[in-house]
Amino acid sequence: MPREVREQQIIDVAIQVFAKRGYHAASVDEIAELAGISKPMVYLYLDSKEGLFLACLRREADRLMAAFQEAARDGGTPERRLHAALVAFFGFVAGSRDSWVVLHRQASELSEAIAAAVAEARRAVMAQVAGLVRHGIAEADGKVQLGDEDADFVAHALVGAADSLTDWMERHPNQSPEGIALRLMNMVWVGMSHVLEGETWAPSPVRGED
Amino acid sequence: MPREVREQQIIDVAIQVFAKRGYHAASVDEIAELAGISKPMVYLYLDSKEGLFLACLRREADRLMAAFQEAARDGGTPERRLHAALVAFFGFVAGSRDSWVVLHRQASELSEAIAAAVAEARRAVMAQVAGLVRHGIAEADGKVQLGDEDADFVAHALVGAADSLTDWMERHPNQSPEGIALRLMNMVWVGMSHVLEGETWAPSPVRGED
DNA sequence: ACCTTATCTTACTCCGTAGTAAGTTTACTC
DNA sequence: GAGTAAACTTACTACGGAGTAAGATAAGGT
Repeated sequence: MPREVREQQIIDVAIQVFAKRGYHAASVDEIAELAGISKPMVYLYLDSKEGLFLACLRREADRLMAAFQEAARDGGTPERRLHAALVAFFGFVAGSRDSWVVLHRQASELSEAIAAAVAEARRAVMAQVAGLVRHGIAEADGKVQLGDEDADFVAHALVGAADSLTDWMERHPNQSPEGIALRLMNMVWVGMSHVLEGETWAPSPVRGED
Repeated sequence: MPREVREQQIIDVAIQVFAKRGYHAASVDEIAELAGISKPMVYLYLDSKEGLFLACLRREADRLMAAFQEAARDGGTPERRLHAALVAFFGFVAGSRDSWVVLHRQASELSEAIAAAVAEARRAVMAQVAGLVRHGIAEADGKVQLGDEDADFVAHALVGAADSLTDWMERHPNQSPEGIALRLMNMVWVGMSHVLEGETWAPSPVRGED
């Protein structure tokens, strides 16, 4: 069995085990056994438990980012591309649940290097989304220019919402990624255009309009 | 030193250490030492490492929920109460960063009981928010009734957005909780009222596709 | 046939740390 | 001032699991 193939097999199994147990509770012994292999092979190919986890992380983060960026690159307005990117994201989560769990929120538990890798991946997504938001706004409303801070705020809110909606998705398996992305766009995008036109909400009781 | 006081001291220290290192990497030895006490005391009062963590979790989850619910209980329209609840939430995170880290991203790593406690707390918040959303919509627009599924969707998006915005907050320490809550309300609420009036967003067709 | 390199295994070592046994001091009661 | 209960300590044990040493097998290459 050639090394390349074995490595991918090991990573496949490791993703399942890490997703099921979490990084610390997962044991290399179990991963090796499920991969039909002995432990020293894992160490020969992936160096250490941390190296193994990083390999999982990198492979799946690349896959997600590739799907995301390919969707965002496809033609149309920035908002259309943002929508396509959301569809790609929800599609990825629906199709690779274990990968998403691994990528999801393990940063605080892990070593410096791993936490840095996770944070970097999230930062990249954030920048991508912030860019789409800024350009989308600029195109939709030529006059208003969104500051970097505002675009970043919106990006954080959007990414966080998408993230949390993966839970909702789990309880509504019949909902398509497209439908979820569409709902989210409706929640956010329609409002933003109106806010940019000056229609703001304030806690002081403003009644009678709407 | 009476037991009640010691317990709270231990929990205080434990929150810091759990926040800094994560559940597994945190050692009871370190917590005991920082609390100026020996390890068996921790076991005498809190039973086990898991018991210690659960005590931290419960104390801080109660504090957060209390602040949240008190804000949401105060008078005004549902949307006003939702806004107040968001302010309370961001205020809590700003004021008790370590507590938030502990409550925040540790669910996947932990034992059954702990994961269940975290999930339950999140579920409670979600239900609370979903209720506010549903009633807020009903009040703002008497005709449209939001289904439970939709209210839940919005609640997930809102809670996830708020969650993620705590990161943004960390990089913008001069921003007040009130300001952040206001921005988020503007992002979501204004749009929702328009969407309910039928102004939906849809991906504009691109020729040759779809 | 012999050497080398890649794949793979059994059978360990070693360490961190959760959890405990047994004992000590302080303080309060009767 | 003996009895006792709470607050507290030192000094262990136990064990899971990361990582490794040493060697087996198989497949070319010369």
